[in-house]
Order: sequence, then C-alpha cells, then structure tokens
Amino acid sequence: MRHWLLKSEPDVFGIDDLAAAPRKTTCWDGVRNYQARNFMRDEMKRGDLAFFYHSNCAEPAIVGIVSVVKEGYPDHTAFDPRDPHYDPGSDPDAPRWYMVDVKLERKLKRPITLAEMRAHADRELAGFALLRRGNRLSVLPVSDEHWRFILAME
DNA sequence: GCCAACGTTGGC
DNA sequence: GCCAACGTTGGC
Repeated sequence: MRHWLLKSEPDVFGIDDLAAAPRKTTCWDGVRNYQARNFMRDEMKRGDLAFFYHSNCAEPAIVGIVSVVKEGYPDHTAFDPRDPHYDPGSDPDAPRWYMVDVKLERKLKRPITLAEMRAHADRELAGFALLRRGNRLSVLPVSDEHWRFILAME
C-alpha cells in the first residue's frame, strides 16, 4: 500500500467540506497536470491512504487522512464546456484527464503545518516533495518513512 | 527543437 | 497583494 498527499484550497474545498459530503466521499476532479494525472490514473490503488493538505491559505497544513475508494477513471468535468475545468482537448473517446474517489478516514487531532514540517526538511523529512522549493504538484507520493514521521508529529 | 511570453500555483 | 517557480503555448 502506498501513501500520497492531495492538495486542496480550503476556500474551494476544505476538509470540512469533505466531512459534510455524502458518505464523506468525493471525486478528486479538476487536476490538470500530467504528472499528477499519471499518479491518479496509473498508481493510486484502492486502499491507499493520502494526507489531505490545505494549500494557498493562511496556514498551509496537513489536516486529515483519506483513503482511495475508487481507482483512476476519466474526469468528466473536462468534457463539460460550462465547467471551469473544461478542456476541449479531452473527449470521452480519448480522455486526457483522470481522477480517483477518496473518502475521509479522519481529521487529524491538530493540523501539521507546513512550517512545522519544514523544520525537519534537512533531517527526517529530507527529500519530501512537498518541501521542495517551488513545488506545484497537487498529487504527490509520500514515502512510508515520511508518512510515519508526520503521523508521529500529530 | 528552441525559447520568450504567458498563465497558474502557492507561500509569504 | 506580491512575486518566484514552474508548466504550457506558439512563433520561428
């Protein structure tokens, strides 16, 4: 089983939105980056766990844990001209973008902030993609060691 | 195939 | 709101 991190802007869709969703489940739509797409389409498996991360906000932090409940399938929002994530280059016969479904397992007891994690960037969390300068990937893998260390911070 | 221009991401 | 970093686009 692999571990991941999923970014979401709390102003758009935060951890409490997921907690309020039917069956605490949502499709992770709107990802328009090829590397992130490949992770969702090819590598994320049912039962994998992921950190739910709040980005582009006052306190960037990991705030919860989700599980993959449905593996990669075409992101239909790319087909809808009225959708903000519409991409005319993707059509149902040859989908360009994929998504997974995730379910909230639990919120963390407290947010693990980006600043806190950065304090370990040279030691326990060395190599963690989230801490790379200029990191813009919205779906990224987390090693088992980093996963365990971050959970221990909780 | 190169690279400048542009749009987006995301921390601060 | 600013701006650095990055991915994408399109002219050549």
